[in-house]
Amino acid sequence: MLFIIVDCKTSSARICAMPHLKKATPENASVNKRILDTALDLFVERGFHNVSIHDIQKQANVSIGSIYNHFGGKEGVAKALYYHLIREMEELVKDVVDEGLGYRESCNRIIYMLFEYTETKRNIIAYVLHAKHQEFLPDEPPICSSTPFKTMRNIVQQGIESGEIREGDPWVIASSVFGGAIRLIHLRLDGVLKEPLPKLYDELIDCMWQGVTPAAIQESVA
Amino acid sequence: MLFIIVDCKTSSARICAMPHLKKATPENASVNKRILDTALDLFVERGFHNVSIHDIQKQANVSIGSIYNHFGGKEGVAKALYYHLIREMEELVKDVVDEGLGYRESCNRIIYMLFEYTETKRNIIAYVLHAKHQEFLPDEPPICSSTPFKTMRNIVQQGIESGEIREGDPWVIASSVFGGAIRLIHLRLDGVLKEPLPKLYDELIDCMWQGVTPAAIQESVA
DNA sequence: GTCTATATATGGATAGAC
DNA sequence: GTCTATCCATATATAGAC
Repeated sequence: MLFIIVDCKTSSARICAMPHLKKATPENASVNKRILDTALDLFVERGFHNVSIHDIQKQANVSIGSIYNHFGGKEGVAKALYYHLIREMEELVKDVVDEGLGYRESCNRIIYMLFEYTETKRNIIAYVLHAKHQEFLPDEPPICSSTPFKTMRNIVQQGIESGEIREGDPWVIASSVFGGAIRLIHLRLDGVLKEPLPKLYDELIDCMWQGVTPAAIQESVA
Repeated sequence: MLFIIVDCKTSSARICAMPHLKKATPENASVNKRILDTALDLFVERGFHNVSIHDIQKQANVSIGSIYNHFGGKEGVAKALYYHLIREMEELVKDVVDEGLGYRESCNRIIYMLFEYTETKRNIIAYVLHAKHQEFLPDEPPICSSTPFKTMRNIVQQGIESGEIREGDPWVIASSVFGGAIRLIHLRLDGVLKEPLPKLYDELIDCMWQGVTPAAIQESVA
């Protein structure tokens, strides 16, 4: 379920901040939210092209007319979702950055947050990281060129410049930092990996930093 | 273009073994091959659901009837492609294993091969690693549970047992080994990363092994 | 085995009442 | 702004000639 849609600010970046008591009641939620909510569920479950306007209409308990009024069609719904969720992620990443923890720790927090989300808000992560948007939103830029991902690469870049992270090609280093985590998320979303991701966090982080820590720091620790 | 379809054995695992002179001539190729060939191109370019039987029919210069005769429909084409390409990858991985290079070097070779393929046989990699098969082949197992991927994880597992690779949760280690490479492939396929992957190989491999080399070996090298 | 013509279903989109 | 009924394009699948 989405709490974020109406106002991104309300969903702070607190890790684990799941308002369990808020009992999502799709019936009395705003039409707008109900549409986006069920669209997310359906798109993730079946894929964009296997979901019809009629399906959304039925499951969201709204009329086709409303969907067209609000979003101009199925693609419009997908696009709205796309930008809402990117913005949601952007907020989360930004909040981590604003904590001013240092670049390495920022990367850790982002990875942990992604792992948590994969377990508790699976569909959001699935839609952002797993969907092939190019196939139904051909005019939108690919997700990995969106702000949150840019910000993540930026953190790595600054980490390199500050000496916290090993030098090298920015793409290689960024992929070395986040690639393992993203791979685990994909495996988890595909149902191949049975273990909850947070359990694997410590070990992954350990491997990862051993790979991209500058030699200087590596020695000083040893 | 596909050389593999008709007989997987013919396309050996030689890296860079591109028979440039063979001049792919879709006109006189077998109907079967022509269908699969153009289907791959179209599916990768537009996505499965944005390609109609008629599109394949036109571009492959065959009739709709032929497509149904050979594959039973669009889904049949996609499924045949899926298994052909998985088998192709499996052959490549198997050939690497058969060289008996040791587990670390085997991982390197596989990554290099994937990088090469991404540049020279882009659509094959895109279809195998980038497509969301669950959305059009809901009854097939996810690609990451297919043999080539299992074999890759198996190599890592044996590497761990032999002491060549650092101990830890198999999923974490495997993701640490291949995650960065797969991430780079995705970035490249999305067009975000402009550099050819083989150029980044050395650096990636370096980062990667620094992360997952056992402490014992690490010290002995230093 | 290959082709064309056609049937049938589905789903996106609109019109117009409330 | 919300709804229902309807239109129309598209795409899968089949039938039947060659």
